[in-house]
Amino acid sequence: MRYSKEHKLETHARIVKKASVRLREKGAHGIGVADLMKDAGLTHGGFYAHFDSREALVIEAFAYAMDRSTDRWRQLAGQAAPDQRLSTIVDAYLSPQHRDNPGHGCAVPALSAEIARESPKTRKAFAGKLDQMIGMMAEQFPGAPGKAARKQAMAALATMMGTLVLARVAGNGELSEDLLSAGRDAVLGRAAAAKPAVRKAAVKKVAGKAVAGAKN
Amino acid sequence: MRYSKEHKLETHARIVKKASVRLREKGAHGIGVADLMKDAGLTHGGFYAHFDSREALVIEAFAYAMDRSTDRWRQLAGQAAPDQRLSTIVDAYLSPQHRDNPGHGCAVPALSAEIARESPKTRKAFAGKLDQMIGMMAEQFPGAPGKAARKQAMAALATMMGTLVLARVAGNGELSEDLLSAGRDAVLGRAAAAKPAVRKAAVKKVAGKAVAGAKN
DNA sequence: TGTACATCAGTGAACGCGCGTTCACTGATGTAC
DNA sequence: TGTACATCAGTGAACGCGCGTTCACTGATGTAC
Repeated sequence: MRYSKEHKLETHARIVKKASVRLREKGAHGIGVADLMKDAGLTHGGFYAHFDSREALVIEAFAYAMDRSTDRWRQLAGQAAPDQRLSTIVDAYLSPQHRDNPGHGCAVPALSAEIARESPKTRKAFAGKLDQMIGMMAEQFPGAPGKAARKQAMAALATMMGTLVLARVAGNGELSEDLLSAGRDAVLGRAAAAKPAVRKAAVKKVAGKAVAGAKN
Repeated sequence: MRYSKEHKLETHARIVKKASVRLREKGAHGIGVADLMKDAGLTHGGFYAHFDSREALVIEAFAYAMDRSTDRWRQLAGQAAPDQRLSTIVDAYLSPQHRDNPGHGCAVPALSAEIARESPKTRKAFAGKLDQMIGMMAEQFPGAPGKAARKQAMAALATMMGTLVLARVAGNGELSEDLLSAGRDAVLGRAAAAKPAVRKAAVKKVAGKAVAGAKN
């Protein structure tokens, strides 16, 4: 079967998209080439017509997931009032929905510890996307963009992704909920026990829209 | 060869100790049974006289690493003046030495993302140790110990481990240093540009003592 | 326009390899007599 | 005390399995004439 010119590009994109979900769910080494191809409705033999190696797909899938996440949060923030932008992102990020859907969530908590052990080539690709995500977060802080805003963004992202990883380890009990809540309070600069009732309502509304419904 | 009663326990402990280093370096799936046994000066055939399965060793090695880390930081804090305890821990944790020595460092940034995908049994073992580490961190915050201190400790730990993971991805360039610095400032509640010269000196002194010289 | 050929995305069997696990065996030393 | 036996931590070959990768092949469709 010979296909139109766009066909191969579409297939390639479909493999990357499906793989980005499964790799976030199972880890960078947690799923094989045959299963990834099956996810895209193909057999494993055709894999090397699209990618030089398994690692090349991991890099593409990771970059795809990072771009989609960065875009999504930038868009989410753009829809909110200026003084609500940061909290909108943080509440969606540190929601039970995001915790329980790693496959459609941020690639940073899912994959960065593994990426840190990969080849320099893979690490550099990741670091570039991470840099972009830091830039997006820096835009959400009030005041002039600059080194100070970038540093605030770095710390916020570290707290958010770290909290999500720990919350995933803890499962879905009280410890996990406390971790999410502590992370939200820390990033948004609130005292630990501030306005608990109001917070919960806001989290539910934003998180459902931002994470559970999204498909990366 | 038949050995004394303590001999098997000593061998078992040696395997766990060596494995805890290698697993933090290479990831929970990054090194095989044969290499782990070789590290302990043995051949792979004897492995199952000590452990029911590879997963059982991973759990033991993880628990060992967590206990050692918690002990070490509690001790490090105990040697500092009360108002310096938190910063002593944070500066050691977010140092280039700790970033560049995952094998002898904290197990949380090295392994928790992978543990989050393991069996409930493994996850619960990890969560229990994480809870202890949170308790240790909570002791370092001024004021009465309680839910508020625990939440502060959770956020601090999330920021610290998240920052370390991102700094490891970034390598050892400017982005990596900025991440570490941003993490320190965030956990210690400093403005982004506070007293840079004094900070750097303090970091070097504490970090060398705390991390580079330690052998877990 | 009709026909023969070329293309190439995708198929599925096969490869070599490393892994976790099993097992028959070894041999130094504790123990029973 | 001396000797024969029992023990069992550790050895190393072997197992089955799944993985990443390769390769000869297929067959629908674009293209040249």
